[in-house]
Amino acid sequence: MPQDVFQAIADPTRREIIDMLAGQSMPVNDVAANFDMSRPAISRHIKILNECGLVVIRKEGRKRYCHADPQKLQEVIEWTYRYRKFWNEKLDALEAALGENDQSQ
Amino acid sequence: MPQDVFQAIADPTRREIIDMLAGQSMPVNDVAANFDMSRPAISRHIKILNECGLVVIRKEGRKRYCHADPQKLQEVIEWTYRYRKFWNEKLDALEAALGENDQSQ
DNA sequence: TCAATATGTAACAATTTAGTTACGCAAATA
DNA sequence: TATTTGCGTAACTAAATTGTTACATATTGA
Repeated sequence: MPQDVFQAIADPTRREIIDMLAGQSMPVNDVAANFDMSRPAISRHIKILNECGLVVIRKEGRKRYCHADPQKLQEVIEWTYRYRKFWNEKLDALEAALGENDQSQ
Repeated sequence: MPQDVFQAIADPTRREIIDMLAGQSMPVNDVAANFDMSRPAISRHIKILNECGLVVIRKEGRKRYCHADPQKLQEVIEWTYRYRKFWNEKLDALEAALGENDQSQ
């Protein structure tokens, strides 16, 4: 069952886990230690994130180092990207800049 | 209960509704006609989208015209934006362009 | 080898989700 | 006015979600 990415990020705890694992690898227990929730609950959240590719796991001895792989957020980004004209000014500026500077395409 | 946006877009039917209402206003019944699902089910999806601000409703006689307000996708966009370095090349180009052209800040 | 550690998973319960049909009501229309 | 239309909502059900505790297992270390 390849989990749906939109479904995976619907849970706030899972978003926190992604944030936590974006810049660093951590064993499952260390992740769980950061939450006011049982370890098995976190273990299952990580499993869901892993099943949809948002978290990859490297096994090392008895530890399983997890880290986020935001590549799979692409689907979400692409969907929201259709509504980019509603983004904030910074992103509008980005687009304007590209328009004036588009020599790479 | 102000619905959570991430939760709201987790459902594929609701994402379809947003897509459908992004460029046009439609009465609830017309939206429902596009789905293989009962009208009350669609009505509730629209209610959820309305409660989190993703769909606004203009009442006109006995019809309720719905249209998408992607402004509220901002929260999703902002969260995924942290992982922009994993975006596709087009967006990478956007950033590069801003970097070379940043006189407005 | 034996105990501690790291982790997954089963079993269970509570809650939420998502759909259905039935019904109610206001607005439009014949 | 009587009927049709557009739509919300209640009542119900089935399934999924999310948490818990208890237990199993593999790895590490004393």
